[in-house]
Formats: sequence, C-alpha cells, structure tokens
Amino acid sequence: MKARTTIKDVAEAAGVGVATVSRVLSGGSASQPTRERVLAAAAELDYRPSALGRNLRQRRTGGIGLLVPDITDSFHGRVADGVLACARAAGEPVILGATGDDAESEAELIGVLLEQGVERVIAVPSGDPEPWGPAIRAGMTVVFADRRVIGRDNALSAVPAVLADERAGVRNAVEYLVGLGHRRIAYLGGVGQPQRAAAFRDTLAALGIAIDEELIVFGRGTRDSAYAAASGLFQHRPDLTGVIAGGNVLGEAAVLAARELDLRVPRDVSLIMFDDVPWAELCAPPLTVIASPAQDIGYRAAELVLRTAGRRTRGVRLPTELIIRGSCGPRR
Amino acid sequence: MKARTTIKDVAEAAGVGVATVSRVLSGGSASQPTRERVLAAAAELDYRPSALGRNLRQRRTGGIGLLVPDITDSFHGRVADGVLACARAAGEPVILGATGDDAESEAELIGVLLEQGVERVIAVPSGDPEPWGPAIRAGMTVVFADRRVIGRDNALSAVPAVLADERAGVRNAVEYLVGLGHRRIAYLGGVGQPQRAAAFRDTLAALGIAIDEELIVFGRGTRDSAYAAASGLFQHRPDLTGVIAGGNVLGEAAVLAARELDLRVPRDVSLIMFDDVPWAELCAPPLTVIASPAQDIGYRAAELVLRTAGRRTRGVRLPTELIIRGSCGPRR
DNA sequence: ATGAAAGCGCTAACAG
DNA sequence: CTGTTAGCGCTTTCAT
Repeated sequence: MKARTTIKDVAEAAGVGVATVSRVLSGGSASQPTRERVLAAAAELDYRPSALGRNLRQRRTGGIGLLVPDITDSFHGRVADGVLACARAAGEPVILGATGDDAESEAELIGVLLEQGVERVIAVPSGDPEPWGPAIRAGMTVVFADRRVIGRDNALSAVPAVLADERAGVRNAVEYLVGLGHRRIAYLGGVGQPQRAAAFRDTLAALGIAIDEELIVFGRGTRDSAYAAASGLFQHRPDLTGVIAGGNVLGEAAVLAARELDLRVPRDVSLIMFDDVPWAELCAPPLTVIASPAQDIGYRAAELVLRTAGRRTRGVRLPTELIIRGSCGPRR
Repeated sequence: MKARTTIKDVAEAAGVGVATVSRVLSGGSASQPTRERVLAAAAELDYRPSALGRNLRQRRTGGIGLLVPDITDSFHGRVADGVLACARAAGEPVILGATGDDAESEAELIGVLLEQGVERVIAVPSGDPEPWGPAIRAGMTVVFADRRVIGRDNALSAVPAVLADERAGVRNAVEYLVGLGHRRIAYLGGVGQPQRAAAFRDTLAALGIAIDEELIVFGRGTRDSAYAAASGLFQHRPDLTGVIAGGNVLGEAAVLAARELDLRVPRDVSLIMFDDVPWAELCAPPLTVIASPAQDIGYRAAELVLRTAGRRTRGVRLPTELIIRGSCGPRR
C-alpha cells in the first residue's frame, strides 16, 4: 500500500490544525474561508479519511457482518443482495461469510467478525444456538434472517428476526395439495428449517390427516445430500403422491430424483417447492412454488440491524405467496 | 458494544507488560512460565486481539474486497464462494460489494474499500477502466476474475486476471452448431463481456461464415434487459436457427422469450448457454452449455491476490467445457 | 526475557 | 472559530 494521505497532510496543506480538518469533513462548525481551504486541500490531495483511525478512536466499527449458509444458493444470494442494497445506502461495508450450515464454521466466522470489531451481524443461522453465545456476550447487535435460533438461553429469543411467514406458506401448500385429493404428502426439508417441518405436521393434524413420519425427511444442505434424501424418499415410499420441498436446492433434487426414477410430474407425483427461483418457470413442468421475499428479508434485516443501536426491537414477518404453476395435479 | 477486553487487561491479569502479551500471542520469544501465565489470562478473559488496533499500527489492513456485478447471479455466487473458501483458509475477512455492472457504483464501492484500508481486491469488473485509476494509484493489489478491463492505461493491463478460456468455449459452441448445419447463428451477450462477442465474430470468420451484425445483440445485465434483447432478437430475425447466450441470465431470457414466441427448442431454434447452472439440467429440454469453472476462478483469484504482495504476476486461464445436452438439433 | 514508550490516523475535550 | 492534546488497541524499537 502506498503511503496514505493523512489528515495531517491535509492540515498542513491547508495551513490549519488537524482538528479543523476533522470538523470540516464531518460537518462541524468552521468559518467559510477555512472550510473552503480545507476542502480544496483535501480534494487536491485526494484525501480519504481512514476508517481504521476513526473506528479505533470511536471504539465502534461500522460495517455489517453477513453470515449465510451458502452464497451459491440463489435464495441466500438474494438475501445478500437485499442486505447490500441497504448497507450501501448507509455507506456501510458488508463482510460476508459462508457457514455451510455448520455450527463450527459459524462460530469461527463470528470470531473473525469479533476480531474485526464488527458490531452488527445479520445471519441466516445454522440453527445451533452454541455459536451465538460469544456474539451476544460481546454485545453484538444481531438480527436473524429467514430463520430463527431456538435455545434455552433467552438472550437468543430476544434477537430480532426477519422471517417469511412459512407457516402460512406451508399451510397454503398443503391445503392446495389436499384440495387436489392428495393424502400421502411428503415433506423434504433442510436441517436448518425445523419450523417448516413443524408447520407441515401441524397443518396435517389440523386437516385430520395422519402424520406419517417416514414421509418427513431431511437433507443436509448440500446438493448431494438433498438428492440422496429425495431419491430415498421416492424409493421407499412409492405410494406418496405429493411432495413439498423446503427450499430450492431440495426442489431441484426432487425434480432430478423423480426424473431419474421415471416418476412424472405432476402425473405420478405433485411437487411444490419453497422459493420462487427464476428457473422454476423454466422447469418442465413449471414448478408451483411458495415464494418468500428473499431480497426484502435481507433489506429489512439490514434496516433493523442499523436502526437498532443497542435497544431491543421486535422482529418482522413477511408474507409468502403460493404461486401456482404446473407441477401439481389431481391425485390419480 | 460492550467494553472490550484489551491487551492491557490481559497484561494486568498476567502481571506482565503489554509488550510481553503481544509477543506471546504472536509467537515471539518469552520464557515458558510467562508464556503460560499470559495464555491462561487471555483464555480466562476471553481475549481477542483487535484487528483495528493491529491494522492501524501496521498500516495495512488485512481483508479482501470482492466486487461482483450481481451476487444474485449464480455464476457470481459461485465465484464468491471460491473466494470465501480461500480467504477463510487464510483467515481474511471478505468485504462484498455488488456493482450492478455500473461503473459509477463500482467507483463508489472502490472508494469504500479504500476508506476501509482494504488493500486487496478481487473484481468481476464492469469493463469500464475509469473506476480503477484510484485503486491502482492508491497501490491496491487487484486481481480481475472472469473478465478483464482493457484501457489505454497500461497499469490496467498489468492487473492479473483469472479467466475462463472463453474463446475456446465460444469456438467449440459455434463449431458444434455449424456441424449441425446451422448458419444463421445469433449471439446474445452481456455488455460486460465484449470479448465473447469478439470470439464469436472471429470464429464465424474462421469458418467462412458471413458476420451478420444484426444477429449480435446485448443485454445490460438485468433480467428485464436480457429478456428484451432476446425477445427482440427472435422477433426481428425469425430466420435464425441457433443462439449462443453469453451467460446464464441471458440463457434464461432466451428460453423464456423463445417459449413466449412459440419457438420450440431445439426444433425451431438451437440454444447454447454460457455457464453450467444447476437448472440447465432441469430445463426442458436440458440445456447444452459452455461450462466455466466459476468457483475455481474465485479461488484462484483469491490465491493470487493473497500471494501477490506487491510484485506483479501473470494471470491464469482456466479451461471451459462444452456440455452437450438436449437443446441443440440439426438445422431444419 | 521483559517493560517503557512511541506512535499508526483519527476525533473529542478543552483551551484560547 | 480554531489549535493543542490525549488517547482508542496494538506492535515495535530501545533500554534494561
């Protein structure tokens, strides 16, 4: 790195003290002529105040940490995009980390953020409460996005979360399927979202349909694991007629596995997937989906983490929408 | 932010001077008993050295800046993933920014990085040389990924780049299409990748096929713009029989536009798309693609930007692969 | 082997 | 209105 232009250089060039430069640049009081000289000198030297110096002095680092399970997943990409949009408007840098839905990585990444002095974090958490202890204890302002962490520690319950109304999403999907005559409906979920599975069970119960635990299976986040889960499901239970996939990677796996086993969608099996990714429309048949406002979730989470300076806030719940396309049909 | 445990606290607790703590923690020399006391105190207090203090003192900020056009695009998501993987192994935080392929945003984001004292940047550049002047001048180590910036400034030409061999990719695709009998082949590109269009022209020329400029169109990165370009192309030139889309968003647009206009793939039009996204296989028909190693590109770029401490390096060129699936057929 | 002290670039008191 | 000064947390001479 080339020798940086410092505030001292500007002060000298403008023939004033450093404090004056600092004041002028942060909108403090200064006489018109001084202000002009300082501004001119700063422009001349192409001066940029060092965030390092400022942050150290103010004992607070700007910057937002963003932890997602997998930035490759288009849902998380959209969440990230929302966060970036909001952070950018606020001029805050965003430090990104991918946890792989693994508590240990998550803890490690939180450690990195702590070292960097980052005091605001947005996370799509892995679900394990463990990693968040240190963060809370250090006084970080954290906001969860899309998922929540449940733990006995009630500091965790106080963490605000921006969530999609997945219960309603699941309910709508199940009711839709049931309306089409389906009874043997499977849920293919990710380990990170137990609440969706819970909502699935509840809806079934409310509808008076027996819950068949064998029809509720989980993948571990990776494409391979999702495929294995989907394939296993179809093979063990050829009697199922409907599937709800709890995320786009799982949906993808379901489509692939069904195709591999020569199951026709929607003739042999009806499929609904969480998350309206662009390709849902390109799929054959186009996939009926439960759309979550991924980008909004990110944006709102960023708003929350920026506005909430210390004091506690309530979370936000955003609506989902069942977008009916061509992947569901009447039970045969 | 809660009052941080500082090196001073540790020093006091261990009954030594701060310098000693610093030494012990960075592996300097110290007597065995002292070392133990310090380590114990640090662990006891859950001490984490502040990157802020360290960086300020050492006048160098760790951390890697990562600028991509659109983190929502799965290609860039994979590039980012590669960067994260490498950065994480090095313990470096990654600051992410989305430029929207816009030179002005790019410049602004570079400014933010500069303020943060980030001295290493990986970018999938918008293509405009303008924003990079300040970065180079400030002595940033920059590495381009997937794209290069061409400008009269030869400082820019010295910036190493990790690229896919898109020329070979385009050539293989065109030759494949020509082998199937196609002659009126269109190229649907993104503004950020003029080199792909150039490669397209060159290949046509080498094959003795006249270049029809009307068949070479560009989208501006957004889905809407890509769709408009694709739709316009199909409508103005119903005589074309093959299309090469220069990226996954463009490919998506092509599929959608073709469907909208009742063009069958591959009966009416053969389609090849850059970038082997997961959904290419789910599409009907499955898409033939030119696969670029997105994740590798990111990883290698990160390696480069970390290893290259100041001195110049050569770039890297990674192979592409034509993956033949079902979206191309013989000319009718 | 270890401690004291000098800053890195900046802002916030405090004087003038 | 403006300059001087004291640190923020850390590493790094320089003595001891």
